[in-house]
Amino acid sequence: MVSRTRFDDSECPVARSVDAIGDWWSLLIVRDAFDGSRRFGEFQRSLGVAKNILTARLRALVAGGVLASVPASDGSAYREYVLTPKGKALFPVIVALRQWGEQNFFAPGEPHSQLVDRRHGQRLRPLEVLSRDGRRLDPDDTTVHKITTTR
Amino acid sequence: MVSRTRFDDSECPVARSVDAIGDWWSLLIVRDAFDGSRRFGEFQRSLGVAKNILTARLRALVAGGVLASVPASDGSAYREYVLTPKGKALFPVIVALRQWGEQNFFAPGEPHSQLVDRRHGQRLRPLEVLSRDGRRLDPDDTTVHKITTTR
DNA sequence: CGTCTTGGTAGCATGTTGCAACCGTCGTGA
DNA sequence: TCACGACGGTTGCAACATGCTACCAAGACG
Repeated sequence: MVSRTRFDDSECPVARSVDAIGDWWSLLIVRDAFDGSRRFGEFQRSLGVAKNILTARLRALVAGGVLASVPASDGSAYREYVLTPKGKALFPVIVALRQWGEQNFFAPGEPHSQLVDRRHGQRLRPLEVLSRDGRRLDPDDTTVHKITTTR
Repeated sequence: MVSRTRFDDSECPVARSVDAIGDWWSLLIVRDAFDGSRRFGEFQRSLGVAKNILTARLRALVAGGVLASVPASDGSAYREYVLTPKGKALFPVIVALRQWGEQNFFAPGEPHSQLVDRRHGQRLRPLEVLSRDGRRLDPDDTTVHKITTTR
């Protein structure tokens, strides 16, 4: 079950995101979904996670609106788990984590899976945090306004 | 302790990142560090986390090279936890999670903390995943090459 | 039908988290 | 210099989550 009040500073969007995803397994499930996995068995084989845990995570992700459970596309009576628009919106999160991992946890030349542009087979640009007027921002260039009512 | 082999598909950078951060508390610690928190007590008050958990997480983050434990800047004998370059490189991850949370978990007009450009006080641009030649990419525009040795 | 695959559930051992109490050191004012 | 509170933890324990294994029902498939 997703504990909806695990973090009480929930006016922070980061905390809500974190709470919504639930745990790290869930994020890897989402990664596999971006990768094309749809069936229970695919996720299970890919992740090596226990089936009861996978059941719980999939259910939580569906309940949270990240995945949807739909009839299988191959005509069988089984179900498939596909990303909702909300789930697809996690794409930058996954890409950011992937790029951070590539830069920090692999020796030069060490093999690793790679996310590429389908059209040209080239790697992606590193994500950039930009200001409204297009300047590249470092962490020090930003600050947090604690509460606001304007969107 | 950080279990270095929690996910066995560790040729995937996402899995390594996830494993390195350890758990969600750690990510919120990093968020607070970006926000200016440095001292044990600051993190503890901000997060409301139990002190033994915070101790373990801080230690893991230091061991993982995300934070560094340095002498306090105010001249006291206490220590402070500051982001290393590797930790600062998590900035896009935090920003991505923040933007996802803002878009999906707040009603229009509902107050929430906001990350702004320090220079003009304006909100940031949404992160964009770009191809090498600058096209905006959706998840469907990308694919994963399972293994590669070229960097 | 008979058998294999799929997608689970149930029970139990173990690991992790959270809470509360305790403790040594540091800082500070009198 | 000494008392007292704040800081930064550690320890023990109860509760909960995780992971493993066994089991199982329905669907696919010959």
